[in-house]
Amino acid sequence: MGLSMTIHQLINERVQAALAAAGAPDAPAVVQPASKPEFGDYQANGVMGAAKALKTNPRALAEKVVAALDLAGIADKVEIAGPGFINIHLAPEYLARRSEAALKDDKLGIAPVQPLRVMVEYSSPNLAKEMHVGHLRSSIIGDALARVMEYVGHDVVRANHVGDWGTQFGMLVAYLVETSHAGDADLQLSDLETFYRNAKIRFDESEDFANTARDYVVKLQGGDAEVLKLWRRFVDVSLKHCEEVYQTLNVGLKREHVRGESSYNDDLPVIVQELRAAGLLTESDGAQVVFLEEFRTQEDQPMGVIVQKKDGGFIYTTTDIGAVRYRHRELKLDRVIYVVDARQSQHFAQMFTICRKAGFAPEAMKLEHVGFGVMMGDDGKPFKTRSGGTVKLIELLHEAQERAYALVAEKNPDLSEEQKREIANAVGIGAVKYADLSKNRMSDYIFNWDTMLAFEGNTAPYLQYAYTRVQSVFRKAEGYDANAKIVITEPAEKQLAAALAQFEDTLNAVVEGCYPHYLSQYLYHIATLFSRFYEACPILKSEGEVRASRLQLSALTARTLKTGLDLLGIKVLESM
RNA sequence: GCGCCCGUAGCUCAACCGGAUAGAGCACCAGCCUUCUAAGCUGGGGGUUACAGGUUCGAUUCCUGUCGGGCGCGCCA
Repeated sequence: MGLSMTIHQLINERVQAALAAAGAPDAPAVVQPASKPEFGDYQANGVMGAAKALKTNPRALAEKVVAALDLAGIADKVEIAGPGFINIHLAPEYLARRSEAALKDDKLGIAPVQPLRVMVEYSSPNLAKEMHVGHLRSSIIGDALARVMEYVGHDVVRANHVGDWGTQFGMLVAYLVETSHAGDADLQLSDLETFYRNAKIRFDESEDFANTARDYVVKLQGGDAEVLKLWRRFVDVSLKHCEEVYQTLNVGLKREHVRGESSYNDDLPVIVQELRAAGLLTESDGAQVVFLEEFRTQEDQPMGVIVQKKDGGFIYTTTDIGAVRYRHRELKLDRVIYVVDARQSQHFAQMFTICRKAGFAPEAMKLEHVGFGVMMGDDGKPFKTRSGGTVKLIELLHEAQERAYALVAEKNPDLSEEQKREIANAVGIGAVKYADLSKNRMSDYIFNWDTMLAFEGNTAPYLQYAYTRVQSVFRKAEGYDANAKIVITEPAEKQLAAALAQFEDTLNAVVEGCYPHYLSQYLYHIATLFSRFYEACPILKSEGEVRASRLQLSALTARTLKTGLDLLGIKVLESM
């Protein structure tokens, strides 16, 4: 009865067939979830467009489509409304069978996909300094996308394209040498931000130091073993710091996902040679430049993109091109997703264009810049400390945990210290992540502690609470029949079951558009429907097959919430 | 100057190749706890979707222009 496809795919296919039978084989069915409960569960809007194309009456065409529409066992009512909408009411029995099938499946009934090799490049901090709030969105959004793609069955490669190269590392290594002589290198390295600041001060105040720093840059690029060793020490310390942040943030980036800019060093001269061989290169003011017709300057001339400076040095565009080339040749990827600040859209558009033209990326390999807006403070300006400084990411996360702790302690003072800490950490970090993941990534968003940590509304605490309510039911149930039949009679039961059946469609939408907020909105919807069900339909107080059925619906709700939140990188709790 | 993104309720945000009376939460008002966790639920008020045109049976969505905000435009990343 069609349990292998998603509901959306299934209905779309059936309506498509009916349209063909009614004489409109090329018209799209345009099936979507009904905009209002009174319109049923799904609506097909394709008839109006089809009638237009056929120059026929839409209501009459709708009649023919409905007559040909085979939804036996799936829908129990199909109506025509308005100018030619087809409203589809799903049969409770069908939703019940679907829910049962989802419960029996390890992956909640989602069908296996044709696996693609997908890379998600995200976080990518500059290792010269500590991670700050500017790295938050990429880390959170990228991790959620990687998790969802992995869950639906793609072969996911995570990439942390860290900034571990460039002139500033000469300065940092020089300072590392200086502090080592002074004997306090370890102490200084414990605070990277201060380390960088002090190195910069030395660089600015001492000509000798600055010269040493420049000398180290040359030695680094030349592969000097001693300088490289120092550089590695610094990079290692910085990466350890990043890993602490990732662990606190529950982001799944590990050392093995790191492939820094430095790893493409040897390829850079080759890239330039190959660009030249492809006839794409021009010398301009001493620099090696690729001129692109697709981008225009102020004077309406082709825009130039520098790939090699006049001093012979390379820049980030060249490194990014090298990465694309490597990802095609060595990794054979089908899709590469760059989760990077939207401000870099032009850079990516140009870089992708060059890669296509040079043959580094075949058309079959999709390259996508998944951009996002700026995180702002309550004042609507970019998020900063009160004094206007950069907010360290680890400090922001600790503040989230502390604020959540205060709320938990106030709400539930009797919990043990350990419990309070565990709840506070999950709630605090979850709140920060969910606040981000619940909004369209393209827009700038306002970071507000009170809103994200609120107990009410579309927040992580609300979702986590909804989960604990379900779990609490099971603790009191003292066992239940995991094979019990599901019987749907009440409206609240049907709405919940219908929404639970849309999990796969939701994940597919996230994968296709790289929009995690689709999943957030969905989970909030599920939590809301469960709360209504919980109010309207007594679970433990009912008896027999009704009780067993409601426990089954609760079980599916719990698993869907837990799985969904896990895909967003948010932890659930058994009680709170 | 050219290009990209954005403008939806007092506030924070949705609206899935263009679909029905633009939806949620917060805040505000009125209800619901001797009953499965009230961090919950129910009901109510609140909109010229920045503005002006255009395409369409139908526009928050597509096109043009204006206004307002953010960002990017050769040797940083």
